[in-house]
Amino acid sequence: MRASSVDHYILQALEESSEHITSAQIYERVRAHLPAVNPSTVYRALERLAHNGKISISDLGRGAMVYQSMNAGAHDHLVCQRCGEIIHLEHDRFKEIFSALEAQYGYRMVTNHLVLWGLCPACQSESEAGG
Amino acid sequence: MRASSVDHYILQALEESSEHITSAQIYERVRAHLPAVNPSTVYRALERLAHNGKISISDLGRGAMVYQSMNAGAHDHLVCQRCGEIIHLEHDRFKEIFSALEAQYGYRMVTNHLVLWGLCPACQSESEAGG
DNA sequence: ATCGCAAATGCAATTCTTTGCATTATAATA
DNA sequence: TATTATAATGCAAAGAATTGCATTTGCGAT
Repeated sequence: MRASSVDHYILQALEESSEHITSAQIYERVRAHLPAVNPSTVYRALERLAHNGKISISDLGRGAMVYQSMNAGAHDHLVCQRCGEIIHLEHDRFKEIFSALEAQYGYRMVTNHLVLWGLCPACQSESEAGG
Repeated sequence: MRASSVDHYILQALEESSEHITSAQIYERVRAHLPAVNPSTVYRALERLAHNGKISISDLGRGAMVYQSMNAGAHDHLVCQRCGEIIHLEHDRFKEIFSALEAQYGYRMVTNHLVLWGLCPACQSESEAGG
C-alpha cells in the first residue's frame, strides 16, 4: 500500500473538523495544499480510506455524503426525516448487538456512524395535522 | 393528498418484487404502464412515498439506491463492505433499542431497513493478508 | 541509475439523482 | 360551468459520484 499526500490532507481535514464534513468541503481543504488536485482523485482517496477502515461515510440526508475520521469517537445519529434535525447517540448503546452479530456471523463490524431515521416530536404533529 | 397513478405502479412494482429493487428497475416497470413517464417524476414519487412512510430507501452499496415497500416485513441488512454480501437480519433484534430511543427522544422511529456494514469472514482474511 | 510493476492521478464521459420553472391535471368551491 | 388553489408532471440543467483509459508517480529489484 502506497502512501498518498491526498490521503494525508483528507485525514488532516477530517481530524481538524469536529463535525462531519462533505466531500465538497474536503475537496476545498485538500486544494488548499494541492491546488491542481482533481475531484475524482479525492473521491477515490475517500473510497480507499473508507475501504481501509480509516474513515466512515454516512448519508445524513443533506444531499451529499458526509465523512468522518474513524479516530473520532464512535457515535451514531438519529435524524429527523422531515426537518433534518440530528441527535447524536452514544455508540455504546449498540455495542451489545454488534458483538452478538460478530459472534453469530463471523463478521467484523465496521459501522460506527450508524444513521437511524425517524420523525421528531414537532414533525410528528405536523404530520398528523397535514395527513 | 392527491392520488397519483405513478405512485400506484411504483407500489405495485415493489409489492411484486420480493427483493429490493433499484430506481432503474422501478422506472422500467412504471414505463410498462405509462410509456411517456419522466424519470424525475418517478424519483419525485419515490421521495413522496418515502416521506409518507409507504416505502423505504436504502443504500446497499450497489451504486444506486434500492427501494422496498413498508408492507414487506421489516428487516435489516448486514452488508460486507468489500464483497457486497448481504445478510438479512430480523428486525426484532433492534426493537428494544428503537423503543428506548422513542421513549427518550420522543421520536417516532421510521427506519425499518437498517444497513449495517462490516467485513465478512472471507474478506477479513484477505484484508489481513493484503494489508 | 535504470527497469518494471503496481498504485495513484488527471481528464472526460457517464451514471444516478435532484432541482427550477413552466405547464397540466385534479379536486373543491362558487 | 367557470374559478381557484394545490399537486403532479415534463423538460432541461445542475449536482454528486463513479468509471474508463491513458499517463504519471513511487517503490523495489537489478
